[in-house]
Amino acid sequence: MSYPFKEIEEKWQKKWQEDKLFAAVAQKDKPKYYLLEMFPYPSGKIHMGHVRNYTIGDVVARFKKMQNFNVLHPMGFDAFGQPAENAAIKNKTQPDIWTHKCIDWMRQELKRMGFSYDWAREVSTSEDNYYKWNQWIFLKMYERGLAYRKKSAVNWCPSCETTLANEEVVAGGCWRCSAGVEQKDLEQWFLKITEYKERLLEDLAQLKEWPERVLSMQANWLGRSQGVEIYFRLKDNHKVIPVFTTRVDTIFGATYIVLAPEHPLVKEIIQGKTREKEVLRFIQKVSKESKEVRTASDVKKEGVFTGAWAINPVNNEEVPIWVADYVLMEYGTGAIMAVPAHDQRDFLFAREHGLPMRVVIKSPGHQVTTSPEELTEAYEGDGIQVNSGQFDGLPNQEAKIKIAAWMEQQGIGKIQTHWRLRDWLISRQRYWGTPIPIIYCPKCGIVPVPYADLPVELPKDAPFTGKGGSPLGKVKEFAEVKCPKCKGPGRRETDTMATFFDSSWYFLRFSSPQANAEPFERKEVKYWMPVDQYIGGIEHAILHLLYSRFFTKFFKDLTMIDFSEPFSRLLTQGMVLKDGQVMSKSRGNIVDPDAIIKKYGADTLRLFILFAAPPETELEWEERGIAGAFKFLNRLWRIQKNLKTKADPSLVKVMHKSIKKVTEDIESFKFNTAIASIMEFVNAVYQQGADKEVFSNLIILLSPIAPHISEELWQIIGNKESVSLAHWPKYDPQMLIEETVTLVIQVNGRLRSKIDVPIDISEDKLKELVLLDAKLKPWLENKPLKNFILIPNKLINLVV
RNA sequence: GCCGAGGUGGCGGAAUGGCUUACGCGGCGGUCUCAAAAACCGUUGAGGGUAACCUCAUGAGGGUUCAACUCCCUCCCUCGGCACCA
Repeated sequence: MSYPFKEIEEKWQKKWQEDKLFAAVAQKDKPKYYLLEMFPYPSGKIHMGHVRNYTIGDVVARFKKMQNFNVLHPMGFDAFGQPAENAAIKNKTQPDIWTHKCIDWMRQELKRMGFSYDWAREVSTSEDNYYKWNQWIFLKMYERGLAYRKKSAVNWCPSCETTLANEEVVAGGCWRCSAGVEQKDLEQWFLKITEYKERLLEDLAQLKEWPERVLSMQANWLGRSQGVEIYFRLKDNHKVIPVFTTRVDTIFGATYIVLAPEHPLVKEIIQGKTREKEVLRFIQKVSKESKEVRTASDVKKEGVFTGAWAINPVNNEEVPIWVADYVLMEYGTGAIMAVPAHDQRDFLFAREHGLPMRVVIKSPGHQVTTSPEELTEAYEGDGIQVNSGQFDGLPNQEAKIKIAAWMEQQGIGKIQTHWRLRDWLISRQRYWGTPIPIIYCPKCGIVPVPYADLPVELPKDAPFTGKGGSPLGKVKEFAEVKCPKCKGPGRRETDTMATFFDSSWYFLRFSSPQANAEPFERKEVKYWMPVDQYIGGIEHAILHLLYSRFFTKFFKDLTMIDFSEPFSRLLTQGMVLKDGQVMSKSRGNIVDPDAIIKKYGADTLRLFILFAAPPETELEWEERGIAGAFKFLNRLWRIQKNLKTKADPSLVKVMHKSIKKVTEDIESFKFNTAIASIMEFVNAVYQQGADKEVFSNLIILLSPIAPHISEELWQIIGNKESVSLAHWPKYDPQMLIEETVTLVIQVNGRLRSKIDVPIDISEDKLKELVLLDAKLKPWLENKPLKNFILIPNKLINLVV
């Protein structure tokens, strides 16, 4: 007979809700703790990833509450987005209706897990009282020149029929559907996230409690590289070709320069020259190649000589100008100086086309030759400058700084920083998103919708065909509007915002979900923010987390908030795998949390998912493991019958040890070992029988992890209030002190014997005892004792 | 190539200078039962030995130390991010 989990769980979920046990109210007399998990997209069903994410969060929220923190633990739904639109097309319904249905269903499922959310603060981004503020924020950005419209080549997903941000392109494919991303020339709205690039990079240093890999991924994405822009003059006229390099120390070895085929100067320098046709043909050929083909690293570098020459400004040497496919217009200046002796790509290209090389850095240790003929590959390491004029003999790292300074002084170069980050494209040619609050007027141009007219409501009756442009364009009443300025006929922007816009500030909204003068109440935000602990998947390491950091800095610039980072501490939980693979519909290896709850209950599911692996690593789903967790809870259920009036002192000791371990482990997110310690505690209780005090503490320790069974047992032993209102126990350090201790005895570092002695026994006494130890005799015989090492209360090592 | 994380029993994982393998899963043996399940008890790194016990083992190799999974050096492998990035 297993314990009646179904009855227990339903009963307490209902009771917690009735009592509004987890409602958050600002309270001055308590320290606040804002715990947030990344809110879900309401796809209709929670999956194991959600269960893991939210269980981790719930343990911490409940734990902090019992430690007398004033806890904010909200939940909401990232409700705009393509799946709703696709489902609506498929089922011939409205995305609005479909989304609401999904939200209702998911809310039910989350409640069945027993999570301690303050449901009164629930937020849904597709409600007009939420997306109104997206529009408000957009207008604020527009006013400050941070939202702007521009025509450029943008990422296009042919399957989703919409544009994508750079951050949404993963390995050349759409982040959502993996279809190959194409380039399209379109006029679109961008957010100037690049204006914040320095701060986004610098402030990473503040994020001491973020995982190293997220910090490194963000830094990679921002992609700062420091170098020098060098000005090469053309030989024939005074025009200048700027090139960017991070290796200015190799400038004396630059023996040719290469322009990207798209470089605007190419056509000019070949005009009327003998090579014009050949170069044009080459450019034509490259333009037909896709970016993927062009950037594949194993493809041979191709290029042609333009017939033109430039002057290397450091030594006035004439160098030929080439055009090659391995130089990209979108990075740096679209032109490079080639140093074949010290850059492998340049080396291969130079060998292929018979271009000259010059060694300018010599590695003293490695005997690198200074004669280019003997080179078999480029030397890219550090060394001493040679063939570098007045810089000869300097270590190259030092020369780098000196040459850069000297070039600036001479006016032939400029120290510069290049970034990989590009502005954020937010226009989407889709229906189910926030309308961009802009009107185009033939007379006045781009006119922002006045604040008073917000929200620009999403019409409910847009036609869904699933193809051919944004559905909003087909809704006359929506698209055709008067210009707010001149009252003449105008046309509304019919694109919607990327949904990452919505999630870039929702954490602020939770502080005051009903705010109606601004996106959030400043007073509430001041109390609750920043988020003390944020928990979510690693897949958002760049996307959502970068955007949220950007928005936070923007609000700070608006003086609406006084902090610049939204999330003090971040935990990225690992994925849940089945048979070593991510659970997915297409693989058919999904384990439905609902089925597990039915079979074993929410407490068992919570317990297993925390116990099976540390939160940051991947978790392999094990049906047998979950049965083990269930077994444990049943065991716990049974020991309530074994209570006695006075617990054995040795058990009280176990209790204090457990309190210490569980407290420390939850604080450092080691839930698996916290549970292991509780299991040991339960095993001890099982054997010895607990009294009420010991049992009470055991229940409290388990309650954040398995709240329902804990609540039930808590009431059974005679408590009236919820266990979540109990105080987290403190351990007594006195109780951890043992009277005797088992010392390990080593001879030459190898375990040979053990000895039980009183704690803090004197060294002399110990020595005496040890030398009497019969087990040690064979190891010590006829060998003089060289050293006697005593680590108090731990170990003795005899060196002979 | 650069950056980051990691490599420990049959499996998930403990241990951050001091008894390697906590806790759990699985396996094996037993108790209860007509039987099974559940529950309970015992056992379980490898090799050797009747046994006491010995030897070996934390990706590989070296080093520091009385003592190394842990610190240092070299290398290998796995996973993730960035990348013809100048």
